[in-house]
Amino acid sequence: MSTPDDPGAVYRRYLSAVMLHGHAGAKAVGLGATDLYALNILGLGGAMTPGELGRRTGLTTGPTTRLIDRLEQAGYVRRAPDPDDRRKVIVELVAGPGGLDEALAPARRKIGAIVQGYSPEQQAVLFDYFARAADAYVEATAELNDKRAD
Amino acid sequence: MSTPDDPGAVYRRYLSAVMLHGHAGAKAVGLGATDLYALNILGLGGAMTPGELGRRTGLTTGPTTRLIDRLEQAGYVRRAPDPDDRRKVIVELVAGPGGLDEALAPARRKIGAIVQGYSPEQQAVLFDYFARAADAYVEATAELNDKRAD
DNA sequence: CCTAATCTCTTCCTCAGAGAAGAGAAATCT
DNA sequence: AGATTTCTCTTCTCTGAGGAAGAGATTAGG
Repeated sequence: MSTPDDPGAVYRRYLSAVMLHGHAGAKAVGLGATDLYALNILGLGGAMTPGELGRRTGLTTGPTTRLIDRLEQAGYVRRAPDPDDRRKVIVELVAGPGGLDEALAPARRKIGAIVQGYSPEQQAVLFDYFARAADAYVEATAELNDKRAD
Repeated sequence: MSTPDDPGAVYRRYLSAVMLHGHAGAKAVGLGATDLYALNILGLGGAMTPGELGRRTGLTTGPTTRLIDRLEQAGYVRRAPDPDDRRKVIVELVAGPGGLDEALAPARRKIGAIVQGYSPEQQAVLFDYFARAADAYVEATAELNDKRAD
């Protein structure tokens, strides 16, 4: 096992495959791109108000309401009242048997099997990388959004 | 360094961050979801005819033509004649200074720095994983599309 | 208190993107 | 050579997502 001649190409291929799979999964269960985007935001940022979700998706309030309507009707999300401020609503992911999770399950199994093929030390490296890389992407995404906000 | 208590959570967070970043990058340069989808297909599958691209994106011929028009006008792609069959056109990625690559560059730099922080042996593990995982995702995506084709 | 600010949701309008059907060009088959 | 098939592209239509503006409800401030 050695580092490849063109590490960038390997990584780009990997990234394309990840995104392609996500899109294909969303498409397979009839989820739009923005819907998937919002689900990722909620998965990463936790429950939040529609206003916050709208800000992060870059949508105005009207489309945000309908986005939440769609997700709620499809069973991915639910609206809970904010106990402190009765104007507000809290949108939270619902764990249920969402179609998307099911669609992505085969890939998760494959990835799990690949990871299991490594030694414990090697697995530790992978998970360390996952954690660090996630932070880096979150940061880079925030910078992209900041630039857009100007 | 050790494997985390909930590896699945770490990995899900990582996946969400990756997809979120891709979406945000596309949005930042005014690229639609299908356009990004198509670029990933082309990046992964290499140059192909409009018909093949349409099949893989799940679009009919009309929208496919206009999809290619958009990508071509934006400078991500170009149409080349097929030397063997003059009815056909070959759509290929264009390396140029596309806006998307530029938008995603900061993240690539961050990831590069993270990878550089590992020992050569550890880096080899990571790239081995990237290569295997990419194959797994490609396979899983193909299965998703097959299921849709029924 | 009463006004102003905040938050969500509704309504109307616009437009990008997808489907359907068919035209035109070129290859393949008999 | 003529007919059929295979491609791509064009046109028309329509669904669906997003923006703008405002209503209704609730909280915060003078």
